[in-house]
Parts: sequence; structure tokens; C-alpha cells
Amino acid sequence: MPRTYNQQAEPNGAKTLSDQAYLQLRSDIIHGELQPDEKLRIEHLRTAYGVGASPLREALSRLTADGFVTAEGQRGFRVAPMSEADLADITQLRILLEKQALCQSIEQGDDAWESRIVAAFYQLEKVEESEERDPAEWEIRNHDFHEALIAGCSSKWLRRFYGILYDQHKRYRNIALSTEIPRDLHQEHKELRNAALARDGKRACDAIEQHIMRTAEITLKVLREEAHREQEIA
Amino acid sequence: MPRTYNQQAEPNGAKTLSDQAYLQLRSDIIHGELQPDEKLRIEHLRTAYGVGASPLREALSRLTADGFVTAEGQRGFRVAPMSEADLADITQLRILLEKQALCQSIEQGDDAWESRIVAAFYQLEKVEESEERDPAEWEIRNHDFHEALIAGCSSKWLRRFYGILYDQHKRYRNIALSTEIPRDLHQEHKELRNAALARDGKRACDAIEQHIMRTAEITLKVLREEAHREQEIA
DNA sequence: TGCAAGAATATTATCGATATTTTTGTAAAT
DNA sequence: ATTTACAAAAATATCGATAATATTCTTGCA
Repeated sequence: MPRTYNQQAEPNGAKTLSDQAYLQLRSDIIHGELQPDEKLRIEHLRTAYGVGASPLREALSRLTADGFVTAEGQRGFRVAPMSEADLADITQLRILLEKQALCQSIEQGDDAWESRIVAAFYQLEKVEESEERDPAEWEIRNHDFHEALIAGCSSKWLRRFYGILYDQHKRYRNIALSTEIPRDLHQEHKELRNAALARDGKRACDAIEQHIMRTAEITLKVLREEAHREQEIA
Repeated sequence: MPRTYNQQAEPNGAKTLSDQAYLQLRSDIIHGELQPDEKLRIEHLRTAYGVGASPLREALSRLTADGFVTAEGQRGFRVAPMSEADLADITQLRILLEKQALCQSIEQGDDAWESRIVAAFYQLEKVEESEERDPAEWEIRNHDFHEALIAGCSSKWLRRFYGILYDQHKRYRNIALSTEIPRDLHQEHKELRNAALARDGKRACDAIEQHIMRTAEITLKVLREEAHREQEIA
């Protein structure tokens, strides 16, 4: 008998096809492979992702609840739009939540929390100081570092909402990623690390606010330039 | 041929069967008809709600993203659990967000915003001062009033997250609803209204914090009593 | 006899194929 | 030009097949 070692498939945390589709779609939206406002035709996605309609619809439903996709009555799904106003909105709220999470972490964080920050920062530093920075690698390390900072926060809901906003923000950031603007990102991260380890809530909050604001400003600038360029074409 | 006034069915805002199932399930969870941790068997729900498996799965997927339902790998769906810690978590974050939304409203709100508050308060007052208070009616009016207060806030994301937390909180509140605890709720609402209309951000924030905290404390107390009673039985 | 491990069975979740309904695009007619 | 009728496309829902999980029953051993 031949047999069927049951593929086991994806090494990522995808138990079902629905999960797989969800993660892939989400990633493709965040990374701009699926453009804002783009129509998501089930028939087309079926072939593209190699799954049936049912798991796809489930994935799209979840993405709708996450705000990455919009669903309109009987007229299917679209990639959620992007706008300057939305970026400003996300930025402002992310600052509020990350500050809050950071403060709680600083108050409640234990030794393990500190260790994790040190470790995450070290890995991030390696990437940021190396000559040829791999953007994908940096993405992961940057995410790990920010996660580590707020890992001491005990609020599940705060972390959940923060996670959504982080990824929403990432979508905007990725668009601006092409253009390189000089900026001492590493210095900002270092200040953040030190403030956290010194258990200085005020200082850490200021640092994180500056950090997020600066990222958002650069993103906004690039966004405007692109919008401008598109207008010229039209 | 006779027929088919195409049911048009639900007068609520449900365009598709999936939406219908979503709204109904959501409501049933919030109102405790579906108990925490209860297994949600598709086969069973199919007959109960009179829809097929696919729209049900979509609805459950969305509810999972909203945090009303948990999904585990290949083992189906359950109603999200409830706990004291979760209530505390929701309460704290709701205070943070509603304060923020309220402040923004007070800064940005126009005449229409004021009018809406006055109107919503008036309707709420009618219910609260009537002899036989219909809880369902009060729910709606209370919700309208809180919505009106923050309607001036321009942040879509803030309102979205607030909405989720409000409903999550409502789930806890509904459980405690049976027990009546004397409390001058109406006075609290009046203070809230006046502070908002006076454009006094600080005062309004204090009022809302008190208001939410008090509700949460009563809910917590009832929750503890129930847990205690259950232990005695076992 | 009691208990644990393993096999057989039943249940349930998941997925893809098909059917139905709704929307959309196009062309004719008022 | 606007509206109406029709055809094509697409979204949504139902159904049935498959695969995973839970449960029950047996079997082996102390």
C-alpha cells in the first residue's frame, strides 16, 4: 500500500486551510501585493491560493472583522482602502495603546521580561548595524522588539488591539519602504530599550511616541508623493 | 404562479444569511442564551438557526475575530469564556478608549453632536424615570446615549474598538442584570450629559470613569456571588 | 477483578463541487 | 437621454464527500 503520510503541509501556525488562506491573504495585503480597493474575486483567489471557496470566504470574513478587507452586502470583498486620514487615525490610536501597554509592562514586568527585551534588542541591533540590511529580517526583528517591550502587560485586549494596529501601520510603512530616508532608527530603539530597562515610564512613553510619530510622518510624506505622481499620470 | 414575495426576512440590517447568523449568534452570546465555553456544534446550530453550514462558519469566523467565540484547530468553535480577569481587562481598556473618544468629541463636536446628545438623553431619561422599566428598551437607549456622546470623535478605529468593548462589557452586565442593586444611574447620566454639553473634558472624563467603574464593580460582585453559589452546588 | 492501552466505531469539522440568487454589463426601445 | 429587457458574471448558499477527533469497546496484563 502506498499511502499517505498526510501532508502536514505548512510549517507556519496554520492548522486548517482556512487559517492558511487567512495568513496568506493577510500577509499579501500588508505587503501590498494585493492593492488597496482591489476586488477580491473568489473564483480568481481559488486558483491563486489553491483552496476552495469555503475556506476562502471564512478567511475573508475574519479579515473583514480585522479591518483588512471590506465586505459589501451581496457584492463580494475588496481590500480595505488606504488614506491619509486612516494613517493618522491608526497612528494616533497606536500611540495611545502602545504607551499604555508599555507603562503597564514597566510596572509589572519581571526578570524574564527584561531578558526578552535585551535579547530582542540585541538581534535587532545586529540587523540594523549590518551592511546589507535585509528588510524582511528587519521586519521580524523590529516586531519582536516591540512585542518584547509590551510583553509584560497583562491585558489581553490591549495586546490584541495593539497587534491589529501594528499590522495596519505596517501596511502603510511597507508602501513607503521603497524610499529610503536617512534616520537614526537604531538610536531611537536604543533609547526605548534603556528607558524600559530603567523602569522610567515617562521617558519610555515619550520615546515611543516620538518613534511612532516619526515613522508615520515619513510614511505620510511618501504616501503624498506617490499620490501626487499618480495624479500627474492621469 | 403564486409566489415568492422573496421573504426579505429580517428587518435588521442583514443582507445575507451569513450576516443574519452573525447578528443572531452575537446577540445570543451577549444575552447569555449561549453560555460561556459552550460548544457550538455546526450541526446543531444549523437546525436552530435554520441556515446552512457555510454561512454559519463565516459568522463564527467573524465572531472569533471579535473575541466572542474561540476556534481551536480542527476542533470547532466554542463561546468565549468569561472570567473576572477578563472583565477587569475590558473595563480598564474601555475606560481608556471612551475617555479618549469623549475628549475628542468635546473638542470637535458640532451643533448636531450636541443635539443628538440632548435627544438621546431625553429618551433615556424617559425610560429611567418610568415606573416599569423595560430592560430591553433601556439597553437600546443607554447604548444610543453612549454612542451619541462619542459621535463627535472622528477616529474610526477608536469607535470600532470601543464598540467591541462595549458589547463585551454588555455580556457581563447582562449576567448581572437579574440582580437589582440600588444605584442612581440616572444621576450619573445627567452629570455626563451636562459635562459634555459644557465642553468640560476633564469633568466628563471623570464622570465616565466613575460610571464605568461602578457598573463593573457591581457586575463583578454578582459574578462572584454566582461563582460562589455554583461551588456550593458542586 | 481492576486498570490501562489500543482498536473499532461514531461524531463532527472541514472542504470542494454544484445550485441558486443577485448583481452587473449590454443592447434595444420608449 | 433614460429606461427596460436580457444575458453573462459573480457571490452566496446547499449538499455531499473526506479527514480529523472524540468516544466506546475490547483486549492484555498485573
